[in-house]
Amino acid sequence: MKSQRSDCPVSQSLDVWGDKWSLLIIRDLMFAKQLTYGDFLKAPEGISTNILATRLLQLEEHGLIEKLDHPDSKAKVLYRLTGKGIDLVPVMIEINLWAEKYFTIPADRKAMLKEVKKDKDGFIKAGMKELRKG
Amino acid sequence: MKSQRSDCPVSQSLDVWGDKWSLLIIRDLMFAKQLTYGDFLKAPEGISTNILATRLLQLEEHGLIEKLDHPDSKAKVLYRLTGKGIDLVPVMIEINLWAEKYFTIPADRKAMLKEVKKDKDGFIKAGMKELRKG
DNA sequence: TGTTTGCACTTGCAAAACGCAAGCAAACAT
DNA sequence: ATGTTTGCTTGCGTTTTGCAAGTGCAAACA
Repeated sequence: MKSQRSDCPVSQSLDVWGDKWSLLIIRDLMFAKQLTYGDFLKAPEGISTNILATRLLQLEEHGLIEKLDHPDSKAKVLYRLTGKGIDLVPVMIEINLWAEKYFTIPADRKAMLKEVKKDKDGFIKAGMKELRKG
Repeated sequence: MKSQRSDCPVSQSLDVWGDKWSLLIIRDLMFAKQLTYGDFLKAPEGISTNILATRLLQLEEHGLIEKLDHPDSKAKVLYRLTGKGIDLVPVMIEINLWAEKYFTIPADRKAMLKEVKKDKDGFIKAGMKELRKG
């Protein structure tokens, strides 16, 4: 997915994160703020190591995530969302709301979405602010 | 993308429409309400015929779109969004808003997003209502 | 200080998905 | 009756995916 298929905003977006794994990586970073390579591998979907490496690189190249030195060790690498990545929070929330309506989802997610529905704009704004703090 | 990877709402959503083409098909139906097989092929991204057939079938199986008899001819088939598909409008809008911030997008889309930003909830509600009318 | 462990990737290879081109059957138009 | 349109299907080469094993460097351990 390297070249642009059209100038449609949806198409261009999909060219960046429209695959099976990228949004899951972004999801993990939205919940955790900072993760190591190994942390991503622990996600329940079970991404394989080569795919993860490729996706992390592409997301970094597209400016959605960035690498960070780990404070404890040079052997570890931290990944976090950039502003461009954080700006996907509204998309992520809407996906969750859609999924809640049509799938069976975990209780903790349901609880989160209950909060979202009380004040969607407020929830999103607060979440994004928190992510920007680091 | 046949089996469920996890019970995460994002993951489950991606299992349904998380490929390179599905959201573009849904986009086309949101703009046009009803389209024939041949109409989809005219989209600027240039989906190939076998992929289109596969995606249409999967989207129908997942209940996002449905087939409809064409009033003019038995040789033609009409596709349109179901309620489940129409409910993706908020996701689609947020994707457009994100893309507008980071990509160069066509003027007509920009004009549409200007309307969106005046009253997002109102725009979405009206758009979904219009789609439900048929 | 030598060795083992942990972490972040690479590499090899088989399987699946993709994508172009051609083909095909059922309407439909003339 | 014949040619065209429409909605797919089929073949086949290329690309992407996914599992498993391997590599290199840093830290921890003995």
